[in-house]
Amino acid sequence: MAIRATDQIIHKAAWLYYTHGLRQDEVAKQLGISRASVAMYLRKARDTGIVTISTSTQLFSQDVLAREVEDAFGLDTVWVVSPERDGPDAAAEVPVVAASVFLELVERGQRIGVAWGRTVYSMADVMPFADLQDVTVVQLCGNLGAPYSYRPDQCTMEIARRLNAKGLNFYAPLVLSSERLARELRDEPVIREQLASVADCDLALYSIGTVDEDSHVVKCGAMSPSEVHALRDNGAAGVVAGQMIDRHGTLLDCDYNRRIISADLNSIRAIRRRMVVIQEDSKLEPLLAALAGGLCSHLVITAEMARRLLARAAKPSVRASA
Amino acid sequence: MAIRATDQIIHKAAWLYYTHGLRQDEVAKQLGISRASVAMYLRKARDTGIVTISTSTQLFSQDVLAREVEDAFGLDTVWVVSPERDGPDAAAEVPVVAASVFLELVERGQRIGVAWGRTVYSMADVMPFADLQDVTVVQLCGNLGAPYSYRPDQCTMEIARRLNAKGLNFYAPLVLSSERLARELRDEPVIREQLASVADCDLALYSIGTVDEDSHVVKCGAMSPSEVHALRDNGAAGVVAGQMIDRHGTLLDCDYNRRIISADLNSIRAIRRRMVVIQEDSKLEPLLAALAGGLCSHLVITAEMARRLLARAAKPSVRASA
DNA sequence: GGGATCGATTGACTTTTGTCAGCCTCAGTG
DNA sequence: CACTGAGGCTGACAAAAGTCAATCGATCCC
Repeated sequence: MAIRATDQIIHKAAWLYYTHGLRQDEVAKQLGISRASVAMYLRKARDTGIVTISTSTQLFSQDVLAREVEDAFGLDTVWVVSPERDGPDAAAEVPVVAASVFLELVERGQRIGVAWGRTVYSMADVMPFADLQDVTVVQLCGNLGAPYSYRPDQCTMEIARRLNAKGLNFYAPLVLSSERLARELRDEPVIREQLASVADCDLALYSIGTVDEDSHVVKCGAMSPSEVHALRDNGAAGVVAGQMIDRHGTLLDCDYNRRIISADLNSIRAIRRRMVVIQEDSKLEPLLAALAGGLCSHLVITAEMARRLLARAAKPSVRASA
Repeated sequence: MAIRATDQIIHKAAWLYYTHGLRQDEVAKQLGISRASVAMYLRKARDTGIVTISTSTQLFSQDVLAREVEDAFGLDTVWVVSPERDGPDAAAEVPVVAASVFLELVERGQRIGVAWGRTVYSMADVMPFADLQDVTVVQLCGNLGAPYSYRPDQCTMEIARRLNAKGLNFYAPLVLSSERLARELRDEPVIREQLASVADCDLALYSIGTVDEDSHVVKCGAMSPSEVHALRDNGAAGVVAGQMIDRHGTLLDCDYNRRIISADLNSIRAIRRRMVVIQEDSKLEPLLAALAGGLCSHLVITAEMARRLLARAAKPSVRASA
């Protein structure tokens, strides 16, 4: 097809502007038309694909995935860890990336809430040392004997130590044997104050647990495998700071949750930056639950998890601009 | 490190600005930085190929002259650069057009052969940045000290760098002092392999040299003015990848050609897309020779050269359709 | 520990670009 | 031949982007 005269001038304007980098007034002068027309032609050139502007997809594939996840779930920032050729697998790299991301998010004078779990423990292990005076690291939930390298309180302290921050531990068990005891303990001033202060945190850090026999809560002895199965049948989709959430990310109404000493989910939601770190690609459902419940604003995941999330994105819409 | 924080923010700024169409101040607000920084990041994104802006070269291929040349010489596609009033002259514009055309022809996973010469050097200088992973740029012929801005190997590397592709250099001289030495060098496994791999290229890029005292081969010191004259008297009509061809586009049987380390003309003919770029209108005879020898399938020339070619078209027949 | 240095970042200012009401041209019509 | 209406073009203004000197902060080296 022969080029149409009107297309011809659009092409010329686009060429001079984008390829040669002339200004619109220079283009206008050269084509003998007004600058306003040039602006119009350039818009048309972009709209019709004569000029294409694209963000790189190969070199920054993990960044592209990250942006897409942000858009799909309305998150603040997402970091995607891609497997490196000849390197450790992506899952193993997640805590390393998460630790440096975490450091970048922390600022002077802030209060940071951390839960505990295998992923957070791994992060503590690789957390770089930094000098963040006036920072307070508080534990988000009660303690338990843990089958890992640190006890929960040690984990908090280790992170605080590496940041040269103040560590504030939670001197209560995560789970108690009766609802009554849990309620009474939550009413103790020292505990109540700590729980109330959670909403004042500037940043929270946690992972999301699964609801099966391999779950962290089971391994720590907070719950038996059969209890977990029962809860799962009752709609438990994930574990956040020791508490069971359903697939909408709301607190499950169950006996177990009533026996827990941990930060209230609404307090957690009130924290501006809620950083969730997920290593295992099998945690798709728990993560979706947490996302649905608004429990996450910053997310560190593997590329594989990013793809799975996108495949399940409720509405792949573009985030509305302000 | 897997993720560089500075690249991350540049990519995110580019994503929000170019993909989402936010204004710079909106991007700045969302990233918590100043608008000036956003402007800087966006510049960096454009400069490094995180964002690519490409303009269609239709303007140059949808031209009556281009069609006529295609038909007259049975070429795949021809791009014709017309002189613009107040603009750079057509010859100066040729490398710019050629660089854009070249980018449009390259696809993921391909192997590209490039020769060197003043025109190819000019193209490297104006080659836009792009993100073409899995592309390999190989040098088609040996090296020489060059009187231009790049050395031959630097030229290949510069093109590879801008395309974010892998550059594969040719570590041998273009011309040797004896036929024996050239033959032995060609038999070296490392050289032999590279020469053999030329036929596997998906795209080749070169210009055609003249056979006179101003020739590229003379300026690079590959040959003395008197040698050139002698070769011309013996039927040399042009230079392709350092080699002398006669007016039928076949390799000239001469001592010089036997002392050369360069891609075999038959290997070059085996490449599906052979892109020839000609700036100087004086290169009519060399170009006709290359066309006669089937050494060209895609051609970028000036309007003046197009007219000269048409005046000399052997058979002004209609190109056979598929 | 303090001072020097270098690069990144920003606020303030300038230049460039986007927009749109109104104007101008031209083809079609009575 | 004057009238009409549509479409494209422009001038002038508003909005956005580019630029740069000053500043901030991190790092390195005595």
